[in-house]
Amino acid sequence: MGRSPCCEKAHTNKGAWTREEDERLVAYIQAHGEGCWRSLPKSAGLLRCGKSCRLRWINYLRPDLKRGNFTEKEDELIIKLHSLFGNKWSLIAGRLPGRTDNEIKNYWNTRIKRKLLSRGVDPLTHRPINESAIDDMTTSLGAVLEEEEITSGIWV
DNA sequence: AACATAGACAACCGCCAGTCA
DNA sequence: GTGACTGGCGGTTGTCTATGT
Repeated sequence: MGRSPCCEKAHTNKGAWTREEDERLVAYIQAHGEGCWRSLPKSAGLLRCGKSCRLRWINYLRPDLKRGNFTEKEDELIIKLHSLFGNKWSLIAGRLPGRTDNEIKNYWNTRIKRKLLSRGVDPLTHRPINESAIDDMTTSLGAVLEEEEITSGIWV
């Protein structure tokens, strides 16, 4: 027998949250605090699964969230922390007050990755692209060329 | 004006670790 | 010691908006 699902999917809403749902969730947490997420939806009168409520609260409704654009300073900090921790978004978020792991993850994937690439830096390894790329390319190209030479017998 | 494409971000899914009976 | 349950995390997807053609 497998694990029971975290909620009754048939009786829960999915997709974007409505203003009314937000208000209910905020009101409930303000009155009772962050308690048991599993029972929260029922107690708060929400047709959502506990996980969904937790995510909505943490990523969007928490009063201490900063929201808005990341500053240049935050950018650099994220890059530095990523080079130390890798994709440990919660660790990185812990060092950026008012920012959530989800927000940082999205920001990384949509903007910082591109920013680093345009600087010629590999966002995974934080090494200059040429260095790591050339290593990879020479190995794979070598293999391809070798094979081509063997199969065609011609090298221009 | 209409459509296509890219970018941004909210939300979901599945897995894992910790806790407790 | 073991299995069920829960919270938390990272990866991925879906949807909305902006921009280009």
